Amino acid sequence: MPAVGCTVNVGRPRAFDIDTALEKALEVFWRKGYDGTSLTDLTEAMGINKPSLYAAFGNKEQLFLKAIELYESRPCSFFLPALEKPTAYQVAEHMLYGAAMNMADQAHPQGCVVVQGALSCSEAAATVKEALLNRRVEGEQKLRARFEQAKLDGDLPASADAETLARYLGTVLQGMAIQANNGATSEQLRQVAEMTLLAFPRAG
Amino acid sequence: MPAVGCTVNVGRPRAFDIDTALEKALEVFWRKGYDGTSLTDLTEAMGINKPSLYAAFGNKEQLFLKAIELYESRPCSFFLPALEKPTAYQVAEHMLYGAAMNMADQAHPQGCVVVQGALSCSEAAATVKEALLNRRVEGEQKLRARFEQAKLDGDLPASADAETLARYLGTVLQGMAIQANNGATSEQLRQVAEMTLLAFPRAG
DNA sequence: AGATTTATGTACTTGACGGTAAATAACCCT
DNA sequence: AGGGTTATTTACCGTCAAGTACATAAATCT
Repeated sequence: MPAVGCTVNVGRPRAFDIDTALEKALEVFWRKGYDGTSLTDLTEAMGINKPSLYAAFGNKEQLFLKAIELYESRPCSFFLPALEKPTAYQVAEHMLYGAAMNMADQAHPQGCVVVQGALSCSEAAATVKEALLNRRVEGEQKLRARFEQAKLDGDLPASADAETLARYLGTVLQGMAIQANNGATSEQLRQVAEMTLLAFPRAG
Repeated sequence: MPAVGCTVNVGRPRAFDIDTALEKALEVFWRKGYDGTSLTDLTEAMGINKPSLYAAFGNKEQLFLKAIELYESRPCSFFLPALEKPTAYQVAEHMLYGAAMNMADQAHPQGCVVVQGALSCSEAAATVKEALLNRRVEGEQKLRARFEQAKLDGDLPASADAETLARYLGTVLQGMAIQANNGATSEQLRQVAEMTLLAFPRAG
């Protein structure tokens, strides 16, 4: 008898790589949105049949949520690393330039799945819509908290409004997702990032 | 025999107001997106049956395109009026404050249907997706042309990059649409507008 | 009044949707 | 070798999607 909670290698082994399949699912959701993606789209992209999908991921909704988790934990994700930069200005800088680079990257669908995965959608997508909305709002709250800290650190003037700064940055980042969908290049987004930083207060 | 091209009042009169019905359809598409909207959603909101919808508007796709036309020609639309302001700065100002007011207005769905109507979507929505994309890009081109004119008028410095200014403004406006979906208030968006204008060059 | 025209309501078609039952295949353990 | 367990395949379910046929109702034209 194996130890409790220990995963044993019993039964027929899975014939596909679960992370690769999730990556494929993410790409489809990213490109087509939750409502626009059918299970056939998914199974074709993932190279598996429906029962395998349901056994491995639950259902369409849970698969989407897992794909979003993967999205946010990917190595090319720029949000959390940027938050750790030493000053508020550098945080903004790295986040904007990271977004400019990432969102127009031709190696994957353009934009940001957290923005465009379920923006306007059917009632069937209400859960995932709210999950994405929460992630966007939480991202901005993290930015705000970082800027509050920057005020304590003295690298933002005491008069700065951390909440508005965070919302301004969030607005530009989310706008960049639309721009990338419009066909804007990384270079063009970099220029937008530069302009955005003009409004950003430096150490005071 | 009536004159060619003359619309005669023959046959059973339409029992619903076609403009009111289109307004209702717009609201549904705005809230749910093209993929997320079913014909049942539409007919219920419009208060008509499917054959009436098809007779009056063609099909779902054509109805959507007509709804978008209505959206852009509405009295509360802020884009074109802002373009006519006397200086580049005032153009930007009116557009940003107009967007802040309009996009979070609780009298209709939040955001902008041109941004969120068919951002990531199925292949069935490819036509409307492209129509919206074209409108977004054309809007930015109009802004750019306006800023080129402003350089000639001397109310933008000759060194200003009209294209980047237009893209920056477009990015913030589109980001505001997401923000409004996130639950941001008009007042919060107004603060974002204010910050955005800090990066905007004035007469030089 | 009767013919013509257009709109309406009901009922329908075809196909795709998300999701699943059941038989089979491939592995581990004893 | 054989039992236990899990994955895969095929075929299917009920529901709802977009779109339409058809009979009927309400107006105008002659």
